Amino acid sequence: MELSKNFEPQAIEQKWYSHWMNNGYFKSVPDEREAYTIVMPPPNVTGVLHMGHCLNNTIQDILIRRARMQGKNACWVPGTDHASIATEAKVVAMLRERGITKSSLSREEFLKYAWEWKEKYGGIILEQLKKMGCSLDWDRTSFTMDPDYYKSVIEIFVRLHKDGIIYRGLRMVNWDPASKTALSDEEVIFKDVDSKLYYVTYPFADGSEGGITVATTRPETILGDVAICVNPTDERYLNMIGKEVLVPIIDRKIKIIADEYVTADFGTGALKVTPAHDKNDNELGKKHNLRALNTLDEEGKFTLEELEDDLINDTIVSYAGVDRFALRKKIAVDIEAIGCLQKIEDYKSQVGTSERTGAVIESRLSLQWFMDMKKFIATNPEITAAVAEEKIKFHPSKFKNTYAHWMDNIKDWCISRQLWWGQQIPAWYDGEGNVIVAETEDEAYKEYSKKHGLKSLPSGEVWRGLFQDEDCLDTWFSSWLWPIEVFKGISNPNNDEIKYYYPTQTLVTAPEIIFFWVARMIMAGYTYKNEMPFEDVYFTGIVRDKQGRKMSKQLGNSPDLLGLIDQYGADAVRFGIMIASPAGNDILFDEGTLEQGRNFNNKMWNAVKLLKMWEGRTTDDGPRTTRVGQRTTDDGPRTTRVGQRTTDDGQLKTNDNIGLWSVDSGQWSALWFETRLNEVKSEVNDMLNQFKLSEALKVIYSLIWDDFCSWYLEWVKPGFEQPIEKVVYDKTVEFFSQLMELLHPFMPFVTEEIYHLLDERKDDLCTHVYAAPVQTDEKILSEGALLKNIISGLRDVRNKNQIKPKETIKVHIQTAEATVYKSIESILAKQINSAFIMYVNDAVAGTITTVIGKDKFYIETEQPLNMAGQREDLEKELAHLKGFLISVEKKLSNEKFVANAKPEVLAIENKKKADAEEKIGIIEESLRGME
RNA sequence: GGGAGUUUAGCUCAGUUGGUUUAGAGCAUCUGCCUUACAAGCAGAGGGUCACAGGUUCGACUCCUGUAACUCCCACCA
Repeated sequence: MELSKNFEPQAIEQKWYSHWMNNGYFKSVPDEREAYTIVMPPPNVTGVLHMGHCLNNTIQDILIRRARMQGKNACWVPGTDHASIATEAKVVAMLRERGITKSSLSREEFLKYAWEWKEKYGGIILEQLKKMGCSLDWDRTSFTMDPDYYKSVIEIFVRLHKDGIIYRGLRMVNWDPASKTALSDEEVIFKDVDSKLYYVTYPFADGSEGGITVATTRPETILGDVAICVNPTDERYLNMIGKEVLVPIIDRKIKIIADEYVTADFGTGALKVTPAHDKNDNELGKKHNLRALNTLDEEGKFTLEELEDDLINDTIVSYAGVDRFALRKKIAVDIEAIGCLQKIEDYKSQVGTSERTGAVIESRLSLQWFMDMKKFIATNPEITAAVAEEKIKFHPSKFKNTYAHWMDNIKDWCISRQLWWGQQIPAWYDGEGNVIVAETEDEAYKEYSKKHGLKSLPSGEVWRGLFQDEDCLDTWFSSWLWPIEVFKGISNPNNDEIKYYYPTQTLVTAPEIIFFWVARMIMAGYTYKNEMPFEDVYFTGIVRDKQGRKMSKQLGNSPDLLGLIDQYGADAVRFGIMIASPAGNDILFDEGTLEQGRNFNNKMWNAVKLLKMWEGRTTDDGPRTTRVGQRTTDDGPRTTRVGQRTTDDGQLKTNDNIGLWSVDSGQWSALWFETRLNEVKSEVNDMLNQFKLSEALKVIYSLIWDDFCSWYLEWVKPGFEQPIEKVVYDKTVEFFSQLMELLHPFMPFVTEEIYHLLDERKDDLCTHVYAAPVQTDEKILSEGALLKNIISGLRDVRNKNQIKPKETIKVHIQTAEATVYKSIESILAKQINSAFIMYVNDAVAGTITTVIGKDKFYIETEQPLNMAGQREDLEKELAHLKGFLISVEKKLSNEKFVANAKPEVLAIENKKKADAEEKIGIIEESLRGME
């Protein structure tokens, strides 16, 4: 088979994904194996795949694929979230484009459009995940508005209402004028804005000279002012308390009151009180029995509805329907015209904005449904304890403080939304102030008749006058049941699936939704399953661009993911995003890492090509005897003749007798790599257990590129058109396969492809189960390290002396322990293109001298010798060693150190000293020899 | 305003309870190579007072205190 020059991902990605799907590898059903379950954080149905999803789902896929290969029953559940605000906004926008307004539609008509929209666009993001290779059990795809799911949400609402945890009340809520709905506190994002502080004077009502001046950032609300408040100890205003002033423009008489709440130092020390439009003012209003006078409608436009007729004048009429921000400017102009505006100052303040629409939030008095969170979490102390005691482990653990802090300061949760897309609140009203909460309309009537008696109509027909609450529930009030209800744990309690899969193992999500979602799932888990929803929570970072800016649509710095997959391949994208993604840190996305991933694919691809070249040329010959390292005479120079022989004309000829040494060195190399592979396997295993995915990938990358390709393959590589020993070839295929196993969770496509190219297979890598680790002798690792060290050192010498790669050198080693070189000398000779390795007892004249470790190397070359350069290098090394020796000696001459340090530390220091002294001696000797 | 975190090579990060050679990796940079798997490559090299100032200790990148810078979370002083 002819392999392409470079790895071409597009064709094989499609091929393998279909193959995996057709074989049902991603499907999970309960069995006797240990379960490893992840429920995917359901993306919004409106969503398209972005870098955040890419990171998040790659991590989950790595964990799931690894678990599958560990022989666990891996189950990864996909799904989408109905995302009420976001989706409803999209549907409204879509309708607007078609010239339809939401208000012209009935609820049923609107929902029909919404479902159509969902069917059309809702699955896009899931399809995109397939392109990334995500091994999700698609048969389990769930949606937060599936019929059973819907019912479960309603059931939970009713239960919580019964328990007195859900209540309805008139409260100040966060109002989003853009989507015309209330929001929970968590959905409000505070942003720093440059605003103005307006100093407005309210003249005394009795006509006396002057008035009282307040500072406000929101002059548009002054028409709703019902009092002015000062601090009772503020001497400036003591004599004014109780007096009346006139609200500018509207001339309403309001009182100056006093309350500790007001800070004398801020602004003018006088505060205008607008209970309908500010949370604190509202508290103040309640305390002082002030009425809340609403002057803004649900869209944030001025309304005269609650004003008394006698206060309405032409100016005020002209405000009707004016947007709050336009009104702010208008009123500023108008109060200046009547001389009530003292000055305007620049001011930085924080304003709340809607997480979804970005609109500035209004505080608005409104009748909503709430959940009493303090009461709720008090029912199960595990909710807070599990995280604190790390029964549920957060990665990184710092987030457990965030969690604890939020729990300590938890506030009531506003769960009703003035939207249609979502679970409709199961509350029915009779129009006379009676409310019935029940799971269905029929239930509601039953309950109603029990409580209030059955109403009958004069006509004798049954009374059907209850109407259901128009609002729907906060999306998070459904998603908090996700890990339970995807297994029907609410709608069909104690079924086999929920018993098997719950609690799930790992949740991978963004820290931004720790309160929205993570915390609430923990609450729901302990409340409805009496058990944690997951064991580990891995918080991903935020994907930022190279300049560290968060990726966003507005900035346009979010790359097109599918385009990237087309360009680099899914494996390369996965590699790129993971390699730069240390646990819990933000990731700076740089296309360069994708390129690195692509190059990595190529590297492996080319290694396959190399093996394919060897495949047809293996030799079955048993190990041959070699003459490696053998002594020629008893006391003469010990010579090893490696991979060459003398030609007739006496010149050394390389490479025509490679087989002579490749036997031994090949097997030694295989033993070395096997040991190294085992070492890395256990390292990777430890890292993955600690969720250090990025580090694990780095280690695997280096194992494949450096140890396998750069070292091992070069060591076992036969000479040009020479055969490779069968044993070594088979070992090499085996190693390569195991490397693919190790890498597969990270880069599933290329590894599966290579796995099959390497050998005839009965299985697929996707479901291949890792073998148990093998015990290996680690002594060989130090031999390998020594070999690498010397190869690099001598290559450096070649480089520095400008010896051409093709020029053969001759190496003489002066060492006290020639035996340590026995197993590596033939490889060494080949890797540095040396005609032979000889052992000598004395310096060899006319050679380049270098010292590596404690041994001296004399390199014979045809190049003219650069003595000055060599001296310089040796002297530099000598200076370094001497400096080092001084620091060690200083330590050892310190009596306190000798007295206090642990014996093993002392021994190490003594060895360092001896080593350094020995090396210094060797280098000094070499330097003398060069004179 | 409260809390948490970060600060190690040009960039992104490792550095496990203080002591294995006066700090490691990848990327980037530089030098030399179109060597027969791979120039999307090979070989090699350079580069850091571990943010700053103190302290504890025989010994500090590592522990403590303070300072500075940056980041995040929480909190609606109008």
